[in-house]
Amino acid sequence: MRVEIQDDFNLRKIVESGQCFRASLIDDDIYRFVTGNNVVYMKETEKGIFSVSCGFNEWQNTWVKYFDLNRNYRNIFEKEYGKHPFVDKAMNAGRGLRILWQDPWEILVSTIISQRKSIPAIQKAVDLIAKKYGTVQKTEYEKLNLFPSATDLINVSEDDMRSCGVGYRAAYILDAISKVSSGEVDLNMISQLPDTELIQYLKCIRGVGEKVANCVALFSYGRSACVPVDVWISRAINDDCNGKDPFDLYGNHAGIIQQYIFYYKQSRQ
DNA sequence: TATCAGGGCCTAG
DNA sequence: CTAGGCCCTGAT
Repeated sequence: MRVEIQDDFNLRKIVESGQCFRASLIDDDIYRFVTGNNVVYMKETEKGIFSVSCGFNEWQNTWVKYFDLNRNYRNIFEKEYGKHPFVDKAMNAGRGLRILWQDPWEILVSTIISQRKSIPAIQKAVDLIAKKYGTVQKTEYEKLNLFPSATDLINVSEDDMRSCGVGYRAAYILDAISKVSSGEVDLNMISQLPDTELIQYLKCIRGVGEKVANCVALFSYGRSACVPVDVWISRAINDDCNGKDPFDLYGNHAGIIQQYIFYYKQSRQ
């Protein structure tokens, strides 16, 4: 199917933005995204025109929300540009990336894994979990594994989890599996909570602190005011903003600005 | 081969 | 509030 997107939207930057660990460049400018039971392949055939592998209904029901297409990033860019010289540079560099609405369970596990790990190492661990415990899905391009649900993982031992390369985080993941599969933690219900309560709630899971909780809020619940502060962002604050946190300037768009800065700092490595 | 840092968090003091 | 430890991987 052919889709027109009249907004800032750059497939490569989205995949490289570090918020999704299982999206990737497949071949010849074709990018793959996975969420829940859905897989899509996209290619920009001309400016703003995309060929997508799914039909109209799946696009409307799944991917429009996933890519945050109900939010106009061009307007956000114009509103927020010009407030801070360094942030302006980051915005220009990152223009086209989007904050994705990813599966909360997958993002919860992925961000627990992410602590003290490099992005390639995170991708590898997440892939291993999917390969070992996720159901296989055949597509026109490849065979890939969906990410297993908490219930799928209920009998996994700590050693088995460690063998996926997650190290000491295995115990944290087992705690998340237990709390989510039992219903003690309800990832659907919390979409109703305000930002601060949502973050507080998630922190009852072992291995979930301020940064991980903010990642989940931003990357799977669309909480664009939430700012995960990692080593890259604190470096940006210290090295590029004279030690002064710039995020107060951006209110409900602070999380989007954070992502522009993260992308900018990473791309200059 | 050895060293270091990586999208932090937990625990002790 | 701060310091140390943590399990493993990818990069040099």
